[in-house]
Amino acid sequence: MTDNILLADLLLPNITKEPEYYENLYPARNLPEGARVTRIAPSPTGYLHLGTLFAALVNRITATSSGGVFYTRIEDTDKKREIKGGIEDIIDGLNRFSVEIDEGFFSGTNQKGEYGPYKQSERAEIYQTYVKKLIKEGLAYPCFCTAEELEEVRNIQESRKIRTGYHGEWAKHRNITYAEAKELIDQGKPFVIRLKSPGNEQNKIIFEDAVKGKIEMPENDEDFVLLKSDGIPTYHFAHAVDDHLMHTTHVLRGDEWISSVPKHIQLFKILGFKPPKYGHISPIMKLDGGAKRKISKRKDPEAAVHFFAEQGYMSECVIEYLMTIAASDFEDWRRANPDKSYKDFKFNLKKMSVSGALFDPVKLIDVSKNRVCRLSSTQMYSLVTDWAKEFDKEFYEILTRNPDYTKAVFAIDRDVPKPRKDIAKWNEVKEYFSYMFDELYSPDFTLPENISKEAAVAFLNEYKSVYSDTDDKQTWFNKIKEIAPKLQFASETKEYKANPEKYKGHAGDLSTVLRIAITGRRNTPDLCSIMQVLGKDRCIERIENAVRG
RNA sequence: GGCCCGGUGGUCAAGAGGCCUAAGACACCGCCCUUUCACGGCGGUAACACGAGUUCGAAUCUCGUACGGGUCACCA
Repeated sequence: MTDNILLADLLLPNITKEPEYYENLYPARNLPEGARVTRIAPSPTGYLHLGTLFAALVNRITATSSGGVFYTRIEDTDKKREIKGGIEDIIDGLNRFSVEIDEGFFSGTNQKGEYGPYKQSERAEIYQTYVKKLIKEGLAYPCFCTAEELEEVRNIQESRKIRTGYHGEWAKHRNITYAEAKELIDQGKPFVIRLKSPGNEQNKIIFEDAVKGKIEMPENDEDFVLLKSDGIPTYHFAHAVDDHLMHTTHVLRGDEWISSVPKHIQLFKILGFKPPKYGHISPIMKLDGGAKRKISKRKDPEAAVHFFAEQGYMSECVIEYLMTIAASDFEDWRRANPDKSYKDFKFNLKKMSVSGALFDPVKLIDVSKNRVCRLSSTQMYSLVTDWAKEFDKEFYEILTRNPDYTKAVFAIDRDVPKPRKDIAKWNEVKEYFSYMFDELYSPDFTLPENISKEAAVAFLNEYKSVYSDTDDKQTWFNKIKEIAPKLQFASETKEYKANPEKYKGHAGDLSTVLRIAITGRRNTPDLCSIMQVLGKDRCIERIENAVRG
C-alpha cells in the first residue's frame, strides 16, 4: 500500500488536494424533486452541426420539462484536433437557435455558474486529484508503452484471433512496481495513467437506457487510459469526474457512446460516484444513393447548421422540425397548441425514436411554410431584411430603400384567414416577389395557348382606360367582366364552360392576360392587391410595355 | 471479426396479444372550391424484413436467418 502512495506522489507530485476538497466545493444542487440536470459537451473540433444541435435540443427540453438545468461544458481535451473558432461557432449557433443555456459557456469566451470551470482544459488539477486517489488505492497505474508497442500487441492479438486491447495479461505495466516506475521516469520516459480494471469480461452489466431501454453488455476489463501523457484526461475519465461534480442527472448523447457505457459505469463505481441516467440518441440519417447513413459533417452541407441560416430558414422552424423527430407526439401537440412555444411541450424521452430518423428536407419545408404563413408583414420585413443584410446585400438595399413599400408587398395575401403557404425560407423571397421590384423584374410575356395575341392586346388597350387603383377587389374584377363580351369572351366561367364554342375564352383568361402584363408571370398572389401596391402609374407603364412586347 | 443496437407505406410515425379490414402527418395522385396560383375541403395509391415457435389468437412475446447502423484510440 505504501508503494502505491509513493507511486502516486512520484507520478503526480504537484497534486496536493484531496477529492473531498472538490466534493465540498461543488455541493449538490438545490433543485426541486425530479428536476433534471442535463448538458451538452461539445468538443471544438468542428462547427456546430445538426447532430449536436439535435442533442442539445433534447437535453434542453428535458431540463425545461422537468424544471431543471441545462448547461454547456467544453470538452477541449484533444488539443490536436481543435480548430479555432470552434467554441464560438457552437455556442453562438445554440444561441441563434434559441437553445437557451442556463449555465456554463454562453458565449465563445464567457462562462457562468457555480460548478465551473466549464472547460476541461481548465480542470486538469481536478482530474489529476481523482487519478491520484485511484493510484493510491491501487486502481490506476502508469503505462510506459509506446504507440509501436501497442500496435505490436494488437497485431499479435489479431493474428491469434483473440480480443484486442490492453487488458488482463496483455496489460504490460499492470503490476509495475514503484521502483520500476521510478527508473523509467528518471530516464525521462513518457507515460499515461491507466485504469487497473477490476472488471471481468465474462460478467454482464445491465443498465436501463432512457431512450433505448434495457441493454446488456459485458463488463469492461480493459485498462483504458485515464490520463494522457500530457496530463489531460480522456473523455471517459473527464465525463465521470465532471458529470459527478456538476451533478448531471441525465447524460443524453449520441448513441455512438453506447459501447462505452460499461467503461463509464465502472468508473463511476470505482470513484464512488452515483452514475447518471443515460439516454442514447440515435443519429439523424441521410439517404445517400439508396442507403441510409449517418449525416456527415464532411459530405453533407446540411450537416453544418450554418447551411440553414444561409438558406434563410427561420431558426425556430429548424427547431420545430427537429422536435417532430425528437418526439413522436409533438405534431399532435402542435396542432392542439398552434401558438405555444415548443418549450411548453412536455417532453418525454420514452417518445423518442429508437432508430435513426432520415433527415427530410421536404418535411422541413412544410414545417417552415406553416410557420412563415403566420407571420405578419412587419415580422416578415424584419426577418427578411435581417437575413438579406447578411446573405444578399443587393436584395437588402432594394428591400430597405422604401420600407413601407416592402411591407406593403409582404402584406399581399398575408394577415388573412387563409394565408398562402408559398415561402419556406428567405432565399426564396427575392424570386417570389421579383416583379414587385423594378430592378429584379424580368417578365415573360408568353401567353397561354388558348389566348391569341390580338385578343390580349385588344383587352389590354381597353382595360388601360378603365383601371383605377382605388377599386376594391370586386369592382376590379367587374371591370374585366365588363370588357369580356366586347371581345367575345364570356363574363362568367360557367357560361363559357356551358358553351365553349360560343366564346374565345372567359373573364378568367383575361385576368391571366392582365397578370402576365403586370407581373410577367402566369401565377401570382392576388392580382388586384399587387396592382394596388405597384400603383397606377407603374401598372399603366407595364401594360403599355407588355402591349409593345 | 467480437460486442451492442435497430426494423410498420417513399419519409416521420401510432401501435404494449384480440378494439388492426394497421391511425395520423409529409410527399404523390384525383375531385371540389376558384379570375391564376396557393389555401381549404373530400377522396385515393402505398407498410408490419424473412423463417420457425409460443398462443384459441402475433405488427405486438421467444428463437434463428438475412439486412442496416454503431463501436472496438494517449478522438470525442
